[in-house]
Amino acid sequence: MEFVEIPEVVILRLPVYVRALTQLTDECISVVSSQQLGAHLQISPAQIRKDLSYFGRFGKQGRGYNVGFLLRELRDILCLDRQWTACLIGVGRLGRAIINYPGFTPESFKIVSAHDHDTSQIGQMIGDLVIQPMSELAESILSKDINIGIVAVPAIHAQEVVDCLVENKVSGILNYAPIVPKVSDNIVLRNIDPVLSLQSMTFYLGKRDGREHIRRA
Amino acid sequence: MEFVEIPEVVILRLPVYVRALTQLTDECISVVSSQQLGAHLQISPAQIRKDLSYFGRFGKQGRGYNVGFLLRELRDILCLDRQWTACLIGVGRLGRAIINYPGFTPESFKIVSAHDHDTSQIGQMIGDLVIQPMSELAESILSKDINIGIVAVPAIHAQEVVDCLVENKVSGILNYAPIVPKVSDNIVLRNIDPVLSLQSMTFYLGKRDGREHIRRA
DNA sequence: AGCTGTGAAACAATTCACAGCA
DNA sequence: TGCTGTGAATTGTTTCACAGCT
Repeated sequence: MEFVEIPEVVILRLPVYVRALTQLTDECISVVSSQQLGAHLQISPAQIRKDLSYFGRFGKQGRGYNVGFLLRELRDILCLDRQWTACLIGVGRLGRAIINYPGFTPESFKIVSAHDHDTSQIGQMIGDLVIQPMSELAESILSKDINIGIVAVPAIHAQEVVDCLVENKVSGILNYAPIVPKVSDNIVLRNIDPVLSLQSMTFYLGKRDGREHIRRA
Repeated sequence: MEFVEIPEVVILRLPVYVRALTQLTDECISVVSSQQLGAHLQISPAQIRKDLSYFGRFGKQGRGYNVGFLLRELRDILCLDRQWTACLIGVGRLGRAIINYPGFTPESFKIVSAHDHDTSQIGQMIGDLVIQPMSELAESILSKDINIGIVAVPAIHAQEVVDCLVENKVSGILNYAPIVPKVSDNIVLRNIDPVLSLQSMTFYLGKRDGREHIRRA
């Protein structure tokens, strides 16, 4: 009897399961096997069963998993049953797209405060938020009990904004700036970087004959 | 003497190295050790050396790596010295933000065609592109020699758009829709999904006392 | 019969540690 | 001395295969 850390790769897959199960719920499918779920997500059934087994025994032998029950359990594990609050830093084009993105709110995340360094934008509305100066960030985080900072400023300012968020005690940061910011290890950091995705893609696109992906050892 | 496939994780790290080396170039630093580079990126020096060793011997013992040389080599490996062309499908708020994002063009990617299903938008300009109907997608891909499709349509339409791109022979797809699309395995797919990032983040945020991350085995 | 849950086996990635070169 | 490049060791992840439940 010993303690086992849950691998981060497993945690990264749970939201994918949540999404698939939500879709199955919408389709009024109430039971699913690891086989079926795996076929849907292109993940092996064994991996799904192993992933879930880190958290408990959610299935029934011979039947599979009850979709609604498993969905509730996973949402609970991921703490998706509460509303998480976020502040957005940077209201340029990217920031405006983020704030208007309709996908966050139904998924437990709400942007409740928007800030920018640029004083000429202060006071403007975007969506139902007033753009506030950086000097009010600390106050916003405190008074609105903000958990997550979303960084949408140019690369040059990203590290200082991240530092500022950390000082003001957000717990997680979603960073859209094209840098890998340094954060203390009690902060959960996620980076969104389409350019990195494209630049790794082209390795495979450029070498279509299938021989350059191997090397002589 | 045998052949070794290069692991995908290695390929995913190369663009990160490219970015760091580009920054060092801007700072007029001409030599860097795996130690220094690793400290900058929070990656172990051994991993950097191992990654690079899949492709050749770029360093000098006792000195380190020549920044300019290594950068050129990596850009060459990733095929970043050509201009890649992309078409954008979906010109809603997200699509507009993507098309106006200034980070793609300097990094070898150019959006040269924008399409939407919504006929009321056809003919409008965004940036320097005219919004075209889906019916002209095939023609655009062919005439503009488009390599990459960028999907920014609602989840419900994403799979059909992806299928359409695949039929018209793009080689890579950058998908912003919140689904895991099915593609044939000769297509390189990258997904951008901030909601999944946030939903895995909250696992760690919700369980701050540090004991729930372990289970009894 | 059909499917889960899970140790054990297989495979993959990372780190170690050191020979060898500048 | 300082650093690379790389086999070997270690650590992490996925798959296998089957006991056991429904």
